[in-house]
Amino acid sequence: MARKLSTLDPQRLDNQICFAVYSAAHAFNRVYKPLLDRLGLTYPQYLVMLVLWERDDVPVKEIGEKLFLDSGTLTPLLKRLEAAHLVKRTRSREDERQVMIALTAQGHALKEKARSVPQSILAASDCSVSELVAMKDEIIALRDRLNAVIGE
Amino acid sequence: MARKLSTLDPQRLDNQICFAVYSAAHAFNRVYKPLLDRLGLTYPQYLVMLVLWERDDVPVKEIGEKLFLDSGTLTPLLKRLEAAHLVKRTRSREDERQVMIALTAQGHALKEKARSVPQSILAASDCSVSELVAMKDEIIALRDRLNAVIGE
DNA sequence: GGCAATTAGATTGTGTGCAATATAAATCGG
DNA sequence: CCGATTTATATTGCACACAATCTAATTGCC
Repeated sequence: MARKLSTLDPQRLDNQICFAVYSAAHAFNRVYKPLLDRLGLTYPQYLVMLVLWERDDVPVKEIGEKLFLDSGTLTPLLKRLEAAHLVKRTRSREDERQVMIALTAQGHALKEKARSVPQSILAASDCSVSELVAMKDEIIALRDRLNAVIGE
Repeated sequence: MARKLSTLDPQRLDNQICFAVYSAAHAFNRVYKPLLDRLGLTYPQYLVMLVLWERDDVPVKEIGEKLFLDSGTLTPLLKRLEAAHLVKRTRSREDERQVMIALTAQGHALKEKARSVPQSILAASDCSVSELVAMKDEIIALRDRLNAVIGE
């Protein structure tokens, strides 16, 4: 009876999906860390590289839209990637407000070294691909509903 | 056909469950922010308060275990909660290594003001409670499998 | 009992995230 | 075509996260 009450209490930590998501994100980060250390990347830097490996030479804005990050986060991060010789930042000629981000040869080459990362994560997840895909789609749908609320 | 290939490419951003979780965590944070601003709390501080509202007067270690956070994160956070007069930090008499965290009267009182937060989040999720509970359980199971790998 | 190993927190340094603000370039309305 | 607004990025300040290191207290082992 006491147990039944507590499993329904919305103010209990264990009943909050947000904490589940929050703590899962940190768990992923900890699994990624040793893999990304070998590449010399942090996880957010890895995300930026994923964007660029899909489509090179994009404005900061586009990276921000794909990753849901703003310039306050991206500007210093991109400067660090530039200092690591993985990307080049250039003011766009057509629109001087934009800064275009392009991979260097090293940045391109890193894609190969990163190829094994996803399967290591899959192994750590200890879960079938189809289950993961289903979860991913649910989580993305939830995220998009949340983001819709933020825009009012 | 090209579409089929890209939906299978494990190096694509959209195919990564980790990014789904990462971006959902940020989306949650943005929904929580205005609600928690009224309480004068950040989201991690709110998590600590949730722990204390369940069980008061616990060592830092126990908070860390429940939230998967270490002293490097908790020490300054708890000092800020103390500065806000929500908790009191006291060295344990029995074990001088431990610092016990106890709610102040203000800290206790805040629980009432926070009562409406979970339902606001539920509304923003735009999703049935049973669906959310199912997702939460799946995500927690995944998190626990990931954390198991980290311990080797 | 005494010394090594362990444990709990604190500290330092680096890298996000994000709000708020600043700046410069582009666009829009009259 | 000119001033007002909008847009893209940069900057500043604050609060996490976490690795690495440090200190002090406790436990284990002989």
